[in-house]
Amino acid sequence: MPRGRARSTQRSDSEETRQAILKAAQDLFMERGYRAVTTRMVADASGVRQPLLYYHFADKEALYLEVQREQAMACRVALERIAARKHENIPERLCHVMRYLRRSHQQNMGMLFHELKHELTPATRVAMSELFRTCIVAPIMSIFEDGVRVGFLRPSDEGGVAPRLATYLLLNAASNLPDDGPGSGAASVWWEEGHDPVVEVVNALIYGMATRLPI
Amino acid sequence: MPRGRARSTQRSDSEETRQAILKAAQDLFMERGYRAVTTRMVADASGVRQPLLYYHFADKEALYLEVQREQAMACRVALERIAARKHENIPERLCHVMRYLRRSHQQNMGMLFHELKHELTPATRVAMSELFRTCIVAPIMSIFEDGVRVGFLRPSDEGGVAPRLATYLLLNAASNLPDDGPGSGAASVWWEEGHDPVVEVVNALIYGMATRLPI
DNA sequence: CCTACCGATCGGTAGG
DNA sequence: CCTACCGATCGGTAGG
Repeated sequence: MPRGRARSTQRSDSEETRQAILKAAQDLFMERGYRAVTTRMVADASGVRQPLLYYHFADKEALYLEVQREQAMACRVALERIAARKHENIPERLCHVMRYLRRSHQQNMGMLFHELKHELTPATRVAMSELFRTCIVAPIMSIFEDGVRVGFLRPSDEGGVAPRLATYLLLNAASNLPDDGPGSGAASVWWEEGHDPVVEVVNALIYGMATRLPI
Repeated sequence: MPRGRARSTQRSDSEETRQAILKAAQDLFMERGYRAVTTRMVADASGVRQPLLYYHFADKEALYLEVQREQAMACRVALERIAARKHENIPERLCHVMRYLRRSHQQNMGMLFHELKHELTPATRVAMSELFRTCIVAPIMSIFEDGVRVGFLRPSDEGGVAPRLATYLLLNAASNLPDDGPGSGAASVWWEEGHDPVVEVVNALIYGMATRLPI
């Protein structure tokens, strides 16, 4: 067998294993958080022995950062696509954003900020902050900026809400939504059966609660 | 020395130690989360040896629950007092709530929900959910209900926001506010120097972002 | 309220 | 990509 072919096959197997590890790590880290996930849990979930993780990644934190990076890149594509759908109005686009975040980026904002502050080294912190800004914050913020531009949202210097603050509110509100899917009519502390939390949250953020506008 | 006096002194010392442990545990658990705090960290911070924790509390989780219970009780007193200040309007009362939460209950909602879901046994989960509902959610919700009653907020059956959802949004928005106090002009991803995040968040939630009200 | 210590598990490495 | 294993640290206990 020619050397090139053997190498190629080997590289492909190795790459598949790497992807399996990343996929398992993503599910676990997003669901349980950095600290609660052990390297052995990742190994078991991806069908390899634990020391093999250290062949593909320098350490646990490097694996975590790579998971965040892959997820952020996918997030950026999806959110920028939603933001560009100018034929849909602002509430519709925001509902799409929230539904996407609920489906895929099931990470809790509070957990994310906590890990940035306490669990990660400065280098990882910087890298993740940058990913977060460009892949998640920026696309969502552009929707709010667009809303101001078309006159649907009040400008921040006329009693409106700064797009950055609006993004903060939306991301926090999206963080603890009940799980999606049929049969998950989880009537919890917050949510009534039969209501769509996504629509309710978006309407609340856009139209507020007061009977009249300020001034 | 009479037996009663000796006993009393001993009980007092023991009670002081117990309180010192609780105080240290509260600071640590609120700042770092249940999992990231070790029993040795609590012991060091309260000036006792680690095994002594197990004389005053059954285990780490019992200590955590007691911290939550004490904090929730104080929270209930403070929030009910704020809710009862009918001479102040709704936005003023909500600002007081957020400032109180930022000062004392510096716990992140996302972290709290995560711990309820993943780190605690069912019994502790039930107890904490009950505390959370009665001591934090209920008082805040009553302010929103009051706002509807006096005609300042739209009723939920007339395009308004249900008080429960409003409470959810406020608590999530309050969770990741920058630290308080002078000199902490932390210009972060979200907050500009010189702006008061509390006032901005409350105004955003009450008046929304749109140029006109729905329908 | 202490010293001494337990078994379990962690992230990571040696050596092949 | 594996087996074997390391030092550190965890929550908790024994025994006084």
